[in-house]
Amino acid sequence: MPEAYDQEGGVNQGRRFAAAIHRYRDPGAGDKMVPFAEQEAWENCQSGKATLKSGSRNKQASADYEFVFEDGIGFIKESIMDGVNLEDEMSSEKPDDSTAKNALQKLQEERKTLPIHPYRDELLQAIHDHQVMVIVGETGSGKTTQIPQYLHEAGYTKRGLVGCTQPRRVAAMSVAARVSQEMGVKLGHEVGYSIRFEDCSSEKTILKYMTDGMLLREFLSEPDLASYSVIMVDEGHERTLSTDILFGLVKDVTRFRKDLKLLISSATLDAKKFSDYFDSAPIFKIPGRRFPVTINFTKAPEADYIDAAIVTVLQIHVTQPPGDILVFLTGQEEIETIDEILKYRTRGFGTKIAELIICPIYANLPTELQAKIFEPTPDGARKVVLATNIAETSLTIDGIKYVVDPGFCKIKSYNPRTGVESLLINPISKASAMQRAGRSGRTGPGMCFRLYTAYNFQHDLDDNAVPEIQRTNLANVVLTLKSLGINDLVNFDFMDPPPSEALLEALGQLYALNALNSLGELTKIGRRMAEFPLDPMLSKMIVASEKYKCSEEAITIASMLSIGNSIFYRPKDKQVHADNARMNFHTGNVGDHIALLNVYNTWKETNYSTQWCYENYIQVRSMKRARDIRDQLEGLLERVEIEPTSNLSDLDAVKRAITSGFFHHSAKLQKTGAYRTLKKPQTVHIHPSSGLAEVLPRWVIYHELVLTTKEYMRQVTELKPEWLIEIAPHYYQMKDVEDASTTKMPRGKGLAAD
DNA sequence: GAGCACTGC
Repeated sequence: MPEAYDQEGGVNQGRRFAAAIHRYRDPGAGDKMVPFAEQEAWENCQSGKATLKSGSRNKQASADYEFVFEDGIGFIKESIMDGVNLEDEMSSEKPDDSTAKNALQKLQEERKTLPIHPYRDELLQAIHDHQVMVIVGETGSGKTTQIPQYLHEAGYTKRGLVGCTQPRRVAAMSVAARVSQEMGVKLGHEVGYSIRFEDCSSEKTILKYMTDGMLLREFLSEPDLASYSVIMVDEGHERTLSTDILFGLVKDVTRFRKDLKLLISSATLDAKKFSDYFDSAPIFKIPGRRFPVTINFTKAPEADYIDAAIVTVLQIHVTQPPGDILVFLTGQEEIETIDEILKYRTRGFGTKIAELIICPIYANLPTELQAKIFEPTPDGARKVVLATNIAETSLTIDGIKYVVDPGFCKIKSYNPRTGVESLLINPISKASAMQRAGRSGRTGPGMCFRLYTAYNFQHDLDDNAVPEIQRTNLANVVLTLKSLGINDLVNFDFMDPPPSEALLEALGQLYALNALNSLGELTKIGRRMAEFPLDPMLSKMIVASEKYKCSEEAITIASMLSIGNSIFYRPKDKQVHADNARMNFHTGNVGDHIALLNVYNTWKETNYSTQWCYENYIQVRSMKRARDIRDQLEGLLERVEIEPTSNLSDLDAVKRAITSGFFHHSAKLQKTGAYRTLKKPQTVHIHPSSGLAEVLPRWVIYHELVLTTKEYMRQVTELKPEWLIEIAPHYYQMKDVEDASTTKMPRGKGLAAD
C-alpha cells in the first residue's frame, strides 16, 4: 500500500472512528445476522410500502445474505430499500409513439403517471380542512412540481401567490422551468422563480419557486406575507439556516392570518417532530418512486476507510455487472489520493480488466473539469465517481448502480466562546447514509456498500445531523430577526433552539457594533446594516465607509471576503508559480484586505478577462461571483443612501473602515512570534498564505480565526492601535493598547490627528 | 510554511 495517504489527517480520524467501532462491536456477532428492528422499521417506512413480513424477509436473507468478494472485504447483505411503483416507472420509460399528441398533452399524461396523482383530491381536501400540514413526499413522488399546480387548479392562486421554497438555486430554477412547461406558459409569467441575482417573476406570476433565503429576505419588506395564499417549505428536513428561521416566522404568521395555508415537506424520520412543532399538524404521506437498493455492511470494522474504499471499488469492478460507481469522500485531498492510487493499481491489471474511468468531483473543482462526470460511460468501460457531499443532494449523476459509503463527511463547527471555526471529519447521520444509498437506485436497481458494520450504523450514527443553526455564528440571524421586530430572541420559537451562549455572543457583538442599543433595540446603524446580505461585521464596515469616503473599496473588499478562500487556485505541480502570482498583489505589504481589493480592481481593468484569471492562478468562477455580489451591494448602497465614493489614495481610510467592522478581531505580536488576541485572549498565528506571514506587524486586524493544524488568523491587515480607541472607545481602553515592552511605538500621532 | 464539506442572501 502506498504511503501517501497514510499521513493524511482524515485517515487518522477514520482510525479513531474504526477504533470506536471495535469497542462497541458485539464479539459474537461476527458472522451472524443481528436483528435490526429499528432499522427495518425505518427502511420499511422509507419505502412507503411496509409490506415485507419479517418471516419471509429472514428467509430471503438467510439464502444469500452473505456477500463476500474473494480475497477481499467481506460484506453482509443486511437489508433492501424497497423500490415502489416500479411497474409505473418501467411503463413511463417506454417511448410514446403516438405522434398525434402535442407536447403539452404528453406532459399532461405524464403528470398522471406520477405517484402523487392518485392522492390529488384527498390532498386538496386535507389542505382545505387544515391550515398547516406536514407532507412526507418520497423522492420522485412529484410533490414539488404537482402540489403548487393542484393548488392553482383548486383556486388558491385567486387569493394570492403560491410560494414554494427550495434550499438550492438550481432546484428553484429547474423546477420552475418544468412546471411552466407542464402548464404551457412562458417561464417568468404565470410560473416564475426568484433567486439571488435573478428575479424571473412578474405581476402575472401565480406560482413562485424561490430559495428559502429569498423568502426570508421578502419577510423583511412583507412581514405578514400578504401577497401569498400558500407557502410550501420544501425539503424542510434539510434544516438549512434559512428554513429553520422561516419555520418560526411562518408558524407565527399562521396564527394571525388564518387564510394562509402552510405546507412543510419533510422526510419520514422527521415527520413526527415537524408535526409536533406545528401544533400537531396532520401528516400527509405520498409514496415515492424508486428502484430497490441492496444494502451491504462490512462483516467487521475496517481500520482504514481509504484502503477499504479502494479495495471495494476494485472488487466491484472485477466481479460485478456493468454500472457506474459513486464513492463518497470527505474532501479534495482524499479524492486526489484515491484517484492516484486507483490509477496506479488498475495500471497493474493491464488489459485483463475493463477500463476504469476515474472522475473526481467537488465544489471547488474548476467548472470545465466538473463536466467530465456527466459524459456517458463508453461501452465496456466503467466509471467511478469520487465525490464529496456535493453528490448527496446538490447534483445527480445518471447511470450510478453502486454506491460506496465510508460513512464520513466534513462538518463546519463554530465555537461561540472563542470565535474559532473549524472543519472536522465526522461520522454521517443515518438519514445521510440512506440518502447516499438512494443515489444508486435512480435509474435501476442499485447496491450500496457501507464500509462499516450494521451494528455501527445502528448504534453509533445519529438519526439526523445537527442543524446548522446550532453550529454557526448567529450574528446575522439575530440582526435579521431584530429587524423583523422580534426582540425576545431567547424565547423565539425555534424548532431546535441554538445554544443560548451563541445567541448572547451574537447580541453582544451587535451591541458592540452599535447595531443594537442597550435595550437590545435596533439602531439606525443596525437598520442600515440589516439591508446587506452579509455578516454584520462586513455590513458595519460598509456602513462606516461612508465616513471615510471609501464605500467603493468597502463593497469590493466585502464581496471578495464573502467568497471565502476559494479565490486563489493552487495546483499541486505549480505551487511556486501560483504563490508568486499571488504575492504580486501584496506589493508594499498592504495586507490581505487591500490585496483582495487589488485583485478585483486589476481584473476589472482587464475588462473581467478570463485569460487574466488563468495567468494569475485565480478562480474565474469565484471572481464572477464576487462581481455579482458587488453589483448587488452597489444597489444596496443607494438604498441606504450611501454615496459611492472611492479613496484609493488613502489606504489608511480603507483600513479604518475595516477596523470599524472588525475591531473585535485585533491581535498583538508576542516576543515568541505568535500573536495574542486582545479580547478573549488566545494565542493565534498569521496564516502562511497571508501576505504578512513573514512581515509580522506589531498590531493586526483579521477577518476570521480558523483551527487547522494551529489556530490561524485568515485575511490579515496591519493596524495602528490608536484606531481601536478612536473607532471603538466603548470596547477598548488605553490600557488595552498600551504596552510596557513597546516604548518605541510611535504613539500619539494618530491620536492627535483625530 | 499551510490544506479549502456544502449551501444561501
